[in-house]
Parts: sequence; structure tokens; C-alpha cells
Amino acid sequence: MAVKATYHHGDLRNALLDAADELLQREGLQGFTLRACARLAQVSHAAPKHHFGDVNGLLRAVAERGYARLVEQLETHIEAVRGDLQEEMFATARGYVTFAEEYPEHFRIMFRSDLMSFDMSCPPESVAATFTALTNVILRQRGEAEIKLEDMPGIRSQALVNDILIGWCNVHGYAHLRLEGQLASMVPEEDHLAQLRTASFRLSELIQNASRDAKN
Amino acid sequence: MAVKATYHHGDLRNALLDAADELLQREGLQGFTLRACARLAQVSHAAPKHHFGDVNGLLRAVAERGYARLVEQLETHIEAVRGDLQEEMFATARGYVTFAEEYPEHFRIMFRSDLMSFDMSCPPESVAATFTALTNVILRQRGEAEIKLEDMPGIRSQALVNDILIGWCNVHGYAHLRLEGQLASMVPEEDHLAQLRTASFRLSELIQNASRDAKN
DNA sequence: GTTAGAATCTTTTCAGTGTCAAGATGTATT
DNA sequence: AATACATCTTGACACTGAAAAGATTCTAAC
Repeated sequence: MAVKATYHHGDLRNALLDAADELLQREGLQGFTLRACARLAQVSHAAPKHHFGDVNGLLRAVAERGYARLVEQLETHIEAVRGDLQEEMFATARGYVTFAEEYPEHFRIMFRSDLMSFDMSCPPESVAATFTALTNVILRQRGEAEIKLEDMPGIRSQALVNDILIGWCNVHGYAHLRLEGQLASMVPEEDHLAQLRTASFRLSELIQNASRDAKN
Repeated sequence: MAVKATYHHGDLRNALLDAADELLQREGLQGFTLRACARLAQVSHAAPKHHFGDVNGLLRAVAERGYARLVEQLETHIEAVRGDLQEEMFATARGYVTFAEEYPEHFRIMFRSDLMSFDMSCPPESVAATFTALTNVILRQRGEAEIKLEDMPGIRSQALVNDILIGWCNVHGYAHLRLEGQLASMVPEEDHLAQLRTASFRLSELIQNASRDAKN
């Protein structure tokens, strides 16, 4: 199918999302337009409306798929070093930062509540999965039991929140600042991963120490 | 002046920047257009071209003024608690985060290299001043001599870079994630500053300890 | 199997945008 | 005073997102 001889496309929604992905990678947000997506998918310029409403609707869907890819990348990286807490921390950071590097426009869109904001009290599954994955990284650092996707909003101790914050903010800040070129003068491209590794280890130590102290 | 009876405006450049600021605050980036700025400044739609070239040029100038405001806000907050290292760290974080809260669109633009990217090897003064201020916060935490704006690119030890990174990334990550609504479910609005304070103190301690250990 | 009704896509239209080129008007230099 | 330059306006163009109305196909009830 998808030979486009029929009036009905058959899978236009996904075709448009693929087109959006490609356009974002090739031309960035500037070259990304509803009409361009439609052209790439070989449909009329008004076709996207039925599936996504307006341009923000399309971006929301793009972001949703972005989170799915992010969480997949995170889990792959983490799985490879499972057991070593410091390496787990670094793997998480690396997955996060690498995603921002490979899909810069997606990353930007995923964190722009002016373009598309999810209802955070009931976020899409891929978003919840991402938060769950990040939370579980911290939980393991603290030697506590992991959580499942279902109990995402879940009750969290203040100490856990503190650790999640310090971990996530750090990684996100690094990814974002680097993506926007603000770290270039401070962190040479060739050894930026080594730098990130150092920072990750440091954070891992900080969190482990804190939760260990708290137990005594 | 600026009564606009003359053909030449007299200070159109600043008038357009003011209009841009106002539009960004009122309508956000969506409602911000070259033509809208021109309308607000009561000039023709093509008038901005001569001063800023294209829309990115205008945004670059807007961002430049944004950094000036940011560094001013940072220094005000820091000055108020000068001497107490932990409070200095918190003051910095608070200034940064508060700026993102008060000028959300400016903050977004200031960190979007796709819209406008400064030449970081020779950044505008306000940008360099911001980096200098942030660096000096860390230098004081480490008990080292501060730097002046002039020697911004300056040589930095690896340990210093590590500390700057962990400090800046954390604060920036917090500011950005909060601005984009990602922390809402984890950090209630009413006590988010207390949370930030905790994190700041923690970082301050981490940095102070590390540099103290390094000396022995 | 037919047929209403819903879903999907196209065509047309409209206001709005950024950018460019050419012209108008004021300023500054000599 | 004349000429060059800076500043602003006017008009045009291709492009955009959105809405409305029409065309085509699918679906489900009968």
C-alpha cells in the first residue's frame, strides 16, 4: 500500500509524522511547515488538518514520538552497564545528551511548552515512560525499589525529589546548553563525553553518599 | 522627541527593541512578528530592515538586551548576600530562575542558537558579562581570585571547568525545565524556591568540599 | 447488496508574514 | 549649495496557517 493511487492514503497520519521528522532533520524548525509536510507526503496542503488540527497538534505528535525514541535510547544505554551505579548515571546522561545531539530539533520541540504542552497530570505514555526511566535511575542510586509506569505520579519522598532534581536538571542543563552552543568555549568537542562522565560520576557519588548517610 | 512628526524617527532602533520586548511579554513568540513590531513603533513594515536586516537580526538584539538584564539581576541578587557562600549560590540560582520566570520568551530566545547564534569566540558584552558573573560565583566558592570581563575566554583549570559545569548546568536545567512546565508535578509552585535553595546549598557544599580536598 | 452517514482528502479562498526593490525624504559632508 | 548617504515608505511577491465547501471513499445499518 501507500502507493498513492487511491484517494484515501491509508496511513497518512504516520506518513505525515515521518515527513515531519525528515523535514526537521533536514531543514530545522524554520523549514518545517504544515504545507511542506503535506508536500513530502504527497497530499494536499489541507490534508494534515483532519489528523492533527493545527500545526501545534502535529508538533505535539512529533514530540510524543520524540519521547518514545528518547526513552528507548536511555534504556539501551543503561541496560549495557546495568549494575554499576556510576556507569549507569553516565549512561543515562550520555543517552540524554546524545539524543539532543542527534535530534536537535526534536529535543527543542519536546521542551517547548509554548508550541505544544502536554497535560502533565495525564501525559502521553512515552512522556511518562521517560520520567519513569529517569526516576528509576535515581532510585537505584539510592538503593530503593523501582517504580512501574503505572504508578508514575506516585508518592515521592522529599529526599528522592531532591535527588531527581539534581540529577535531571544537571543532565538536561548540560544537554541544552551544549545543544545551543553555550559550552563550546569551555568544553572542547573531542573530550566532552569525558567531561560528562566526570560530572556523572560526581553526581552518582553525591546521591549515593547522601542516601547512605540518611540511613545511619 | 519620538513625537513622530518627522520622517526620520530619531531612535527607531531602540523603539523597535522596546516594541519587541513588549510584544514578547504580551503575546509570546507567536505574536511576535517584524510587522507587529513596526506597527507598535508606528513605522512602516519595512522600516526594521535597515536596522536589523532580518527577523533573526532583531531577535539577536533582543537576546543581547536580555543578557544585560539577566546579568544585572544576577548581580543584584548576589550582592545582597555577598560573603555567605551558600547563600551566594542560592542567590545566583534564584536570579537565574526568576529571570526565566519573568521573561520567559526572552529566556527561550536567548538560548536558541537556531534563531540567533552569537559568535561565541567574540560574544556581545552582555553575554560575556553573564558568563563572567557565573564564573566568579564558582571561583568564590572555590576560594580563588575572581576574573574580570576582559579576560573572559581565559585559561581555566579542569577542576574549575568541572565546577562551573555542575553549577551552571544545574541552575539552567532547573530554570528551563520549570519554565517548560516539566517540574510541575514534582515541585509544587509554593515551595519551589525552598527546593531550589536546598539544591543550591547542596551544590555549594559539594564544590567547596572538592576544592578544599584538592588543596590537601 | 444497497444506501445513508461518517471519515478522509482536495480545492478554493483569505488574511497575514518576511523579504526585496524602488522610490521618497531627511542629514551630513564637502 | 550640491552631492552622497542614511533612513523610512510604498508596492510587490511568494509563502504560510486556517477555514469553508466540495469530492471521494469507507463503514455500518438495514
